[in-house]
Amino acid sequence: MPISIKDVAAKAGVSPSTVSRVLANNPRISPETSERVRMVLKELNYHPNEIARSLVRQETRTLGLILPNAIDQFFLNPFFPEVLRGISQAARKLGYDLFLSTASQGLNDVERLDQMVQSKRVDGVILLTVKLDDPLLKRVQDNHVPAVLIGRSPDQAMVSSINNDNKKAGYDATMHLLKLGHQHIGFIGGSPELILTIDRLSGYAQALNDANVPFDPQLVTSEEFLEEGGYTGMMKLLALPTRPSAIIASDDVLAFGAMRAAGELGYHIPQDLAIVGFNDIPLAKIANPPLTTMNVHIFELGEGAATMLIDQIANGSITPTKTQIVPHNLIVRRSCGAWNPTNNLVSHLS
Amino acid sequence: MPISIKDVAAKAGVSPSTVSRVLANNPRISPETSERVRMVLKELNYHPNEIARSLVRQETRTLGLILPNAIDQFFLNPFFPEVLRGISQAARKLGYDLFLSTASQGLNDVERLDQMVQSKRVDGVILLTVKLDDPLLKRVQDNHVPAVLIGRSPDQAMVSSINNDNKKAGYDATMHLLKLGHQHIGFIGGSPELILTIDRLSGYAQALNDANVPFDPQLVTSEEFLEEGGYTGMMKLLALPTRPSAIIASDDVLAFGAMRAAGELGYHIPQDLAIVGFNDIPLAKIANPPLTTMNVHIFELGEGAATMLIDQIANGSITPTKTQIVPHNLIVRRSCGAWNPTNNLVSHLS
DNA sequence: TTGTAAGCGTTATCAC
DNA sequence: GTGATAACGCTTACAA
Repeated sequence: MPISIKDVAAKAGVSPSTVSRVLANNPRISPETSERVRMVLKELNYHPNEIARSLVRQETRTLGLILPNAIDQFFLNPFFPEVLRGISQAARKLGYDLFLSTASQGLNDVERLDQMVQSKRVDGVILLTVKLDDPLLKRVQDNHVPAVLIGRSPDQAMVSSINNDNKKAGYDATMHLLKLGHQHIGFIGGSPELILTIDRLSGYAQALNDANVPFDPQLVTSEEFLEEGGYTGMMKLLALPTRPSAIIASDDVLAFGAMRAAGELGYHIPQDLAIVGFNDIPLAKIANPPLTTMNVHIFELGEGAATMLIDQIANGSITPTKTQIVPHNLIVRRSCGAWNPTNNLVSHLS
Repeated sequence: MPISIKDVAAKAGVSPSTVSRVLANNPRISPETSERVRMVLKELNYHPNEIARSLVRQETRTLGLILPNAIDQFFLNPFFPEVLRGISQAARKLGYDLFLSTASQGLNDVERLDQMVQSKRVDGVILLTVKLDDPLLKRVQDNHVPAVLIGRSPDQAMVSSINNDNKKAGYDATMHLLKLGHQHIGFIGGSPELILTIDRLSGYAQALNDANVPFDPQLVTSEEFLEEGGYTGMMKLLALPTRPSAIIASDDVLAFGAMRAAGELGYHIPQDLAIVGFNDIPLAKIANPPLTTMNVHIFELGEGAATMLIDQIANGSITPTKTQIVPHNLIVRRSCGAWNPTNNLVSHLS
């Protein structure tokens, strides 16, 4: 049986409340008692029961992560550890722990949110994906749950969010290929329900439009958010009567699947086919050829999300929703055919 | 203010205890009341306060992860998401959630353990690394904390653990290179304090011994557990008067750093230098050349750890400590020079 | 400056 | 079958 505050109190010859006050650094406590209590604290190696503390304080100093229900897919994408690294760094700095709800996977998103929040095990939640018209957002708004979305909310007033300007990012990536002279550019995206996909695709379409290149729906494919999805998408695109000469993959993992498909069919990258991905995962740099990709600063997304959330928790959710945009920048490597040796970007293994 | 069990009770015209019993599917409750209460439960969208529940039940149905204090390094290694995927799958199946303590990073390992356990926020912990003579293990034993170590405990009686036979794995990897005719085999390891490093290195030494190849301390280097560490280690080894013709890297990430170093200096793999890694991270398959590596089944390590831990929690920690070994197997790809096309292992991008 | 007591939302032990 | 009541370990008015 672990030692409680009463044990400490007894041993120090004071009341539990006094111990509690010492723990809280309450100023109106005599230096002597404080000292004496602290001795006992150390001696007994006392650590407060945070559960009891949470119950009375009505706060847990814990952030909940609402992972997509395709949790396995999510873990497999290098996006995950990187965003978690950002979240955890900010959480650590601000004195918060992290809670991952895995138990309630049978439930739908809204039920999982309700459970996590009403079970009072977390003070707020970070949402990691949204679909179009996601009921999650409305629920968050209705229940005044402190929450930050990593991604874009269709209605910004509903929930605070941190995101890239994905439309612009899609635009920039596409424009890069257009400027290299490509006229047939394929787009391999994740689920068409994901706002991420929608935004990047719309940037792609906008760029084509601005360059007076016709938008061809056949050149757009939506696949599972896995390496295998990229592979399948690429196979479809290469089977078209008029093959694309360049590909935008809305995620590096998709890009690698696409590269694998191209490689198997004997295409050379970038000579036969230019490829641009998104995320700048570690693999992008050391792949062969190194992948040109849009760096979306995943770490900062996580860090910012946690910071915003904790801020929201501290200030009560009365504060208006905020929207923060993390900048993106294209990392030009070899896969798009525009690589310039003076960049001194990784050149080994080639 | 969220609805409590009292609100439900009031609305259903029963006492809180009755509601509690309905929630617990207590048999001695009349079908009518049960039905009526359930209606209200749905209507009010009630979810029990798990904090209050935990306080009285003295259990949280949550597993704690004790991450290495080099938390950033750990997140950056693909080992992490994979082991977490395994842990989370088992946890989900058995109805447990996950808790990551990030807040207490200022503390040392033992203090972090004490805090996590005594704060009662978790029912048990998964330990993710151990050093030689790690005080963590003794603490776990002394305090009878339900715990499972992913790795090897110097004293198996101290704590349950799940691990690979890393000595054998090191032996097998080295023997593979010896059989290919290599006589100068370098070893790039992580911290020499880590039991993981020690075991794999000892297998390496044993294999050399069995093959009557002298052990040369100069061929062994210990580096930071990062890509950069592999790079540095390789640079050191290649600078030796008698260069190794083959390298064992005790982690794929180190192997990739090593490959980068070799590439920058103009060495070709596997012609000039054979390389074998450990872990079979996703990158290993699609790197150029694809990396020969020891698959240690990380997912199973995580899954097994969570399963063992939950079992231990359920049966009280009176049960004797258990040791489980997850098998390993060498995945032969191109980087070691023994690749055989009939393996039909990934051949693209090459 | 310190102690007493109420209460956080549940579950569990009694009665009835 | 169901309802009071007492914990669980802590914090925090309110007293003293």
